[in-house]
Amino acid sequence: MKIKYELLKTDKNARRGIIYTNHGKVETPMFMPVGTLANVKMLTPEELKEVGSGIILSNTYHLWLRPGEDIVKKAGGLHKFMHYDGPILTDSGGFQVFSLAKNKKKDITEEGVHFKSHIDGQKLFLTPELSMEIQNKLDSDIAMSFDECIPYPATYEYTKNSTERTLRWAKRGKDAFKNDQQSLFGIVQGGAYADLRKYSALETVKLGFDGYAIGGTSVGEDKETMYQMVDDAVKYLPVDKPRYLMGVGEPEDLLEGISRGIDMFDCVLPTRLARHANAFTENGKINLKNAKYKEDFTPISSDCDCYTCRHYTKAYLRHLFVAKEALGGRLLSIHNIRFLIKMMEEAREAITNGNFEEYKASFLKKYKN
RNA sequence: GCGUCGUUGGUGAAGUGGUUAACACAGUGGAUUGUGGUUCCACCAUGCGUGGGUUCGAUCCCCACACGGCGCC
Repeated sequence: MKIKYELLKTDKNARRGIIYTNHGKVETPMFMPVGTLANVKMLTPEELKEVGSGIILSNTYHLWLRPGEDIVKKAGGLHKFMHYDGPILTDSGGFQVFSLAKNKKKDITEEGVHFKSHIDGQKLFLTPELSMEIQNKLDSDIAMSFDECIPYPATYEYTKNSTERTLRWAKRGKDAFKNDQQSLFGIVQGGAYADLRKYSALETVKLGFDGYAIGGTSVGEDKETMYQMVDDAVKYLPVDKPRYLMGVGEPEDLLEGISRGIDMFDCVLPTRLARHANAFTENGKINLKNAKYKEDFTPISSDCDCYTCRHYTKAYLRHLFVAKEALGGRLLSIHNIRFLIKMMEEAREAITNGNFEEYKASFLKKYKN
């Protein structure tokens, strides 16, 4: 079946809802950990479950290159292959064209994108139709339209042309998409131009998708610009479909997104920061490698209920990072993901109680002190 | 005792008669937003064994001493 979105409660623009999928229901607003290569780096599905994770994100481009979508299909689909029975969303590969080929040759044509494999340099050609076919074989719950993530800054003309092409790609992808067990989201582009964001949102909605994402943010612009991009797009999205802000973000960005009516987020930050010893805490980010934690035998956060905070001290984690032991990254990934997911739980609660803005203000006051 | 070579930061070490003494590791901070998994950036010797001398100027040249390696008695 296709996913279904049920709106439970609104508090100003903030929304609380439920998404029903073939692999269980998840509550929104929600945060999706990123598991690019059919794994959330360093964590097992059991650990993800314990941390309260709902949907996880995986990646078309990376799985296309290895192990190849046919192998995943033979394994019985992504869920079986990676032993994860919760919902999975696959990104289309559009972002990788932007991020992997940033300083390299890439050729974006009407038909699709020519670029080179980051693994062996072989020539690749990705089209909206191919992205749909791959995602189909991966058998994720939610597939994403193939889009171009526009760099920042970009000229009006470039942004307009790219945004229009992404719309044509969205139409082609949708036409090629013939799987009633999988849902498909459209992606709003439009760069930092309000009229193009509006245009992209309205036209994408006209095509008709199971959900709508806002893309092309957190690509180097400042935060105010990013929040403005969201404002310029989200008001044109239908209330009865989930809204997904792609690639975001930091705790404050998630709260700002929820304020503006976003339901779903994904970001590599909790796991990437964890691998570099950075921990989220209610008082801001800390770097566990700092010498001041050498003899700090308290947990990262006494308020945190995660496995790591229940059993380990900052001094021990610091030791693991200084000694370059992988367990440090694992334990901190658990904490960082839990931190964001717990924040989402609190946000949902606050929306239900009608005091989300107060929750956000008090969170930010502590976090950014 | 004599001869000889050497003595540069926490470590391994480059180097030059003249403004800030390479580089690497370690250390200390910072970065990281639809993940090219151990990355990137910054800081880190007021001093080149000690004491004299030559010189406008010495870590670099000269002398003595100390310490260490090697060789000889």
